[in-house]
Amino acid sequence: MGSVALKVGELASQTGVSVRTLHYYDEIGLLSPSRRTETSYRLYGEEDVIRLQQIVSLRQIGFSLTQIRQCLEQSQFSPHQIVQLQLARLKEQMTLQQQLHTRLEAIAKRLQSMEAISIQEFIQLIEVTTMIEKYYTPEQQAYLNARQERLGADRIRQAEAEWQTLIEQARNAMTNNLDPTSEPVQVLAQRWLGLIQEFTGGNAGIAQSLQTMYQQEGTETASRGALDAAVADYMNRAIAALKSSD
Amino acid sequence: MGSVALKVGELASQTGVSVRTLHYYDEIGLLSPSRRTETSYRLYGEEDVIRLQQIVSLRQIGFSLTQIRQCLEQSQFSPHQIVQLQLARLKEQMTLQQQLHTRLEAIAKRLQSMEAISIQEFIQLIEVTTMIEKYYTPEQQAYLNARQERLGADRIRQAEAEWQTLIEQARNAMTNNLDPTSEPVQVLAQRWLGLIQEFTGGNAGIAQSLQTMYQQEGTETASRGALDAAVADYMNRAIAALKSSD
DNA sequence: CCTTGACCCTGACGCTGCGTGAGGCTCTTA
DNA sequence: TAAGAGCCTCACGCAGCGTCAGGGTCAAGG
Repeated sequence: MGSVALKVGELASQTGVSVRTLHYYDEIGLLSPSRRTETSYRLYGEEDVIRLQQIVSLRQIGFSLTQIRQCLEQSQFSPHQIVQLQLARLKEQMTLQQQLHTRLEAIAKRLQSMEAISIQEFIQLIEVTTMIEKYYTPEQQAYLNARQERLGADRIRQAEAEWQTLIEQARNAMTNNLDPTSEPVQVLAQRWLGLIQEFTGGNAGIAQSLQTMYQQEGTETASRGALDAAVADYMNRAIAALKSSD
Repeated sequence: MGSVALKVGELASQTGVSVRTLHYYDEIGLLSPSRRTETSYRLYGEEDVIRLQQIVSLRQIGFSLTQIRQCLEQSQFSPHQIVQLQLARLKEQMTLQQQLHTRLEAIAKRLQSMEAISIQEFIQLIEVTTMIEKYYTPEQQAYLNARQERLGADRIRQAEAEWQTLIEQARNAMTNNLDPTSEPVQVLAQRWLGLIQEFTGGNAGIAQSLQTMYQQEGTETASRGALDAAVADYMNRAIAALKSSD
């Protein structure tokens, strides 16, 4: 029985565990050296080494120190159950990370086609992305992505500019009390529909999701402040007139 | 300008952020309400609300509060870079989780075919699994899994028992100073080879990995205490003799 | 024998992002 | 005016160590 007796540093360098960690394990009573010198140096015997290896093993499969303690103090302990539980939690985390990943990827992709962006725009981009994630099905998202690539970044920027002028014109018409059914407003309504059409690509599902989003989030939020409820309402009336006369 | 002024609780329930979180953001100077009442109630104005939304957005893509602060204080800030960095770190984490997952799955799988296992055995199982992960290529692991299924749990248990008796017999032969080249020991050597053969399935790569493992980890560790260096050495000589006479 | 340098000891704070009281004002409503 | 709901400011807790700080201990060399 060459009962080995290692000092912390020795055990540490032998197992790759840090000295501080060994101190900590001692502190919380997870692994206390079976002996001490008179000068209170920690002395780890063979059994301690084995226990440490067990601890390391359990850590490697993601167990918390508390779980490990429970395991080693055996009490009521069902490996099968515990592993399943661990697996379940891991899967949860993984799906969360997956979500984060797709989100980040989406943002990264959109960033590429924008170069030199301000913080404001950046945050808007994030908001839009998460909003899209919330209201469009994955298939719809894929569809929109495809459309975006087909249209190209330039056309999209152009469309955004068009929206701005269009909204402004609509607001003017409204403040001037023009009748929504009057011809100039009807023309605006047509351009309005056209732009929406270009965005949805004629996909009814997407148009539906878009509407749901505007309803749920409120016009201002959904349009990121570009559009207010009054103008939206005004133009909706104009569009309704357009359709009925159609 | 209906300059809104929300109290913490109001802002909290409106945005879904907890009161404590708002307190904390104030404490670390990430989001301090622009006003206070004389009785030092926090009053959040519209700009504060906007800032909070920005913070929430950035949190949603996994930014730390420190990162968020840097973003919002804009300084030198390249969204593209930061997102890439974030993505990189996320991917790192995801691969780590992947590893953990495969490890856990492997363990779970082996657990299923064992029912009613002790903690000792459980930890051994983990050690074996991580060791396998370390020394065998993924293809070899797949191969071993397939073989295990083909052999069935019963045969494996049986083989393990055979190993135990075989090792014991070998140890006896050694302590009795039997010549490794003598017939009884040669018979043992043949059974020994046969068992190894059954494990490797005649796959040379696996035999090689197995050897590497025993060399790197040391006989005792690799065999989980079943075999000591002396017996292993003794049997290796016997096997060598077997092969040369072959 | 004394000094030096490598180890060891015991505190104790730091990190992340809040949750969760404790103890004590303030505001509103009946 | 009393009660209940909200607000305030501390301040600890968590998980798992990293990282000093201040001070003994041990073996080797001068």
